[in-house]
Amino acid sequence: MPELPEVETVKRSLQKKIIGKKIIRVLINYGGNIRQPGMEMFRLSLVDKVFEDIDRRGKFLIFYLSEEMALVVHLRMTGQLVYTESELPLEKHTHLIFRLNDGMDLRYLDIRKFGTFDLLSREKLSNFKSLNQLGPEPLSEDFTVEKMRESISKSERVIKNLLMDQTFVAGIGNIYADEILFEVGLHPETNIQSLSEKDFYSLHEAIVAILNLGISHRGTTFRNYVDGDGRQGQFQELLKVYGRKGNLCSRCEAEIQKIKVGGRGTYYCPKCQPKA
DNA sequence: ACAATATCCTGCGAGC
DNA sequence: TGCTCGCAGGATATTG
Repeated sequence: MPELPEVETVKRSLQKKIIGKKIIRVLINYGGNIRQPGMEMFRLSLVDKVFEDIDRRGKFLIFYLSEEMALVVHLRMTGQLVYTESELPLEKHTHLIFRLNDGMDLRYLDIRKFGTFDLLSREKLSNFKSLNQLGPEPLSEDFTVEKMRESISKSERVIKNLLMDQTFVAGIGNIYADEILFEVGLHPETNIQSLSEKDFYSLHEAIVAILNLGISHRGTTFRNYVDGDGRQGQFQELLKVYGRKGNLCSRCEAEIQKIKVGGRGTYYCPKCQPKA
């Protein structure tokens, strides 16, 4: 489940491979992931376009193409974008193939078909809703403690739901939310209004630190995630709570618990993250 | 206006 | 052994 560190890793791995490469053909095995334009227009519009740059906003990838086009991709749960030799046989769940002019493909695989592709002109990016409604980039200077505190000053929600809310801050998903809360020592159901000034600072610090740590380990491969080279991440080896129900906490040796928060499986240490 | 819930999808593991 | 069932969770539409 690609979150900010995984999407950033995909971006970096693909940047080294596809910048300057031209799409010579687009093959569509399954078009359900294409949101706009229509399938045929999508295919025709992409032929002969050159990848000029790749950007990331939250969990979205933005491919800047020649002729002022932009391709916005979200991998959702199980999406993969992999740079592969054109000769190699297609793996199961390969839905889209962007054949490049260097004998390679950029292939899109997605077991659960939740991923999305939006092809639009660059000028329309600024009022593209999916990107527009995103909160600040957590690793940019826009994301300050003061702004963070201001944006949630009136919130009645619990902290985990807020961390996962992309309009609060962009890029945190279920795995990193749990890891951030363990780092801060806050119970996932802590009410925002009960946070102290110190809590706000340590929360802000943990968001930045954990996401950076995830990137430096090239993301978390819990199930399906791989980067643009098909490589798995390493951060799963450093997970302190996520997916560790029944294991002993590395900090205090209490047993990691699993509950549901906002409909999502949520892991925490009852001793390090006591309920207020 | 805001917040919680249902929805899409396939693979996998638990339980019988 | 082979079946059913529940769960996994991104964003978004719908409901409360």
